[in-house]
Amino acid sequence: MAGRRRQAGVTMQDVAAIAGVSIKTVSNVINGYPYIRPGTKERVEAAIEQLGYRVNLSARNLRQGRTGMIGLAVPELSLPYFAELADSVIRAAERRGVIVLIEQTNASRERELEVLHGQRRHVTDGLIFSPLALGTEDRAAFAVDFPMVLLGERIFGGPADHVTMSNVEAARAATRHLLETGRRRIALIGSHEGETVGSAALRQRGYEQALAEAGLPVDPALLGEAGLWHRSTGAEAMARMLDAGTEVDAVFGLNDALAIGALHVLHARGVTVPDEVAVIGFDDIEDAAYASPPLSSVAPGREQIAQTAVDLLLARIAGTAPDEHVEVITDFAVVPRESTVGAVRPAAAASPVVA
Amino acid sequence: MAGRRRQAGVTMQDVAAIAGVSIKTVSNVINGYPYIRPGTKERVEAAIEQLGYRVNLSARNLRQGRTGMIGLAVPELSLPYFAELADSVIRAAERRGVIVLIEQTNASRERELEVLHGQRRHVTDGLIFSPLALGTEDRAAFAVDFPMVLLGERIFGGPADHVTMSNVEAARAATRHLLETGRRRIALIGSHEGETVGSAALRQRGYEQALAEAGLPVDPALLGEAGLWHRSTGAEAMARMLDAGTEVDAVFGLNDALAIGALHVLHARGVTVPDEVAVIGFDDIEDAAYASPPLSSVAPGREQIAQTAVDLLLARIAGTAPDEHVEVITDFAVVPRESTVGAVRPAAAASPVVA
DNA sequence: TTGTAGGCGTTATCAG
DNA sequence: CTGATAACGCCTACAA
Repeated sequence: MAGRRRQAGVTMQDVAAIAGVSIKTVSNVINGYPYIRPGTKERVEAAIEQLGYRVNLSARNLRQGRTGMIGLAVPELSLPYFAELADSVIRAAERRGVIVLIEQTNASRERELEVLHGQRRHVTDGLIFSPLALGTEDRAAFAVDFPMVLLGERIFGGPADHVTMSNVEAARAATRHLLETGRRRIALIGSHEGETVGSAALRQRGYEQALAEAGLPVDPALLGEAGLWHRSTGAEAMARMLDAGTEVDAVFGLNDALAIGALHVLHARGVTVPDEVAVIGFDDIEDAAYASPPLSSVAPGREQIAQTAVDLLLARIAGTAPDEHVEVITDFAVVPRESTVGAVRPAAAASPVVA
Repeated sequence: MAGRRRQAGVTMQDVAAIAGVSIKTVSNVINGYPYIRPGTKERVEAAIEQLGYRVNLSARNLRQGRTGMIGLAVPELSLPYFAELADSVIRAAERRGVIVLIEQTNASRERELEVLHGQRRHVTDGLIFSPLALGTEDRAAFAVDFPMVLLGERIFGGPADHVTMSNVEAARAATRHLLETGRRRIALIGSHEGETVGSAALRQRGYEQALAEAGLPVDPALLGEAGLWHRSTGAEAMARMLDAGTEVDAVFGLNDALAIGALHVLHARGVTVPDEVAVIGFDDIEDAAYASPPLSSVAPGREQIAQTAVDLLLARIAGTAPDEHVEVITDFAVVPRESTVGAVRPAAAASPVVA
């Protein structure tokens, strides 16, 4: 415990002096340079321990031109999906010895552009970016000169690396699941009219494909607009649809928050789920399993997305990634719960998905 | 758009050369030094714009001995309360021009100690720490020689700055709320047997005080243990209590996740809420308003906690905080919703709490 | 196997 | 008001 209090201000010089070696040798020890005489190494390590020395990362970064940190830009952490994603990314980065710095864009165009070109960019070696407000019309803005990996298909075929699951196929699978339980009037909550490349558009495309396969038309009355995918907007869209007297026997929420909002309204109006209306969401956030009734959903393989994105970004930073831009498609799975298939068991715990 | 591509590598030297001034003048402009001739300032700003220059933070930090970043250590972002807290802290820090670096401790003792003494500590100027696993027995570990603000009362009267709401009073208010609706058999979900200073102990104390005021005894059968405050553990505790045949007419979940887990079990067993059993949680996370039925809760003033903690930490870093350790108690409010007071209105949106 | 010199981009000091 | 110059702490040559 002796001299270990004040590590602030302890420099390699001090360590070198105590150990009776040069500063370079200390540096070598710290960086794991192999050719050091064991005795020397020991003395250096003892000195480091004694002084409580830590490398000054600012200095190292300045010298090396790297920071050892990567950025993660998401709309907001209050949205459970992004909180869980951030959790996974932080863990994945940690496994690679890298620190994550989170930025919230609030899904605002301005903030998202700032993330790409602003000041903060310089604190990190690269960026994992889940854009929401920016679209194909902003393609040019994504042509950045630093390592970046995009999450989601918002900028389809854009000028950057991509990690995403297949929104179209996953949405088709979810819709099929509803069709298989005999539903025919399936509402879509969260559509973005006029959009062509965002998650909303892609998921809606999957929905339409599944309907087409079943020989069903797409009824515009069943498309519930919701700009932001929050619980509140899901509730509002659902309410509007019911108020309009639209006949509905199932709901596909384009994410779980929307679906939970819809559930909430159904519940408030005395509509039974899944007897009268079945509900499925998307993202499989933890909430889903604890909704009443437990919400069926589509699990996007969060862990896989996170680790893949981190590794791809680090490869890009290290310069070991392929020259052309990479697009990785990850797996997904439909997770049926009571909201579509009815009570399966009277268990206390909600589902096998929760750890 | 001309020369704005390659900002990497643009230095003050370059800006100074273009603007025809010395490097120091550029520095002055950037740092808002007041005594600069307007013409000079303009030329410098034009050069900065033209080259797309950004200060190199590593260099600045090295020079200034600061990093411009603060750490935020929480158990995990998957827990909605901490995700929302992180959201608020990031925003609060942003308002002060500071970057936040999040660390997840997984509520493990080892990880929490690492946060206090590990390598990463040196990337930040200070730490906002919400400990869970460490208790009074670890008091010594909290005697750190860097700026730190603790959230929550876990280390009561410990050797560090504190920001917290009054757990005891808030819990008492929540319990009173249940008593006022005529409940008498109030289950407590999330208790930690033997604990004396943690959130569990404090909130339980408030519960006991409220019961005492109402002339009611504390029935051990109504105390539901739950180590981790997750939805799943809340569900399990509730299920155990019901399985044991304990008579219950209300539930106080020590946080919302526990309460939501309990709701889930009640729902699965056909117990009506709030008719047969009223339920209230704690934290007022966004989920609460969208539970079925909407969950009453205690709002801890998250924004206030976040901003206060950030400001206190920055004051500590700047050396402007008082010598002795500060303890700030923030406000709280009971938010009644359907889970305790029954259906109030058939609205689509769930509550005024959601933005 | 270890030491020496130099510079990464900023800001602070001190002249001018 | 502005300019030269010296650190900040580290790492990469290059020498020894």
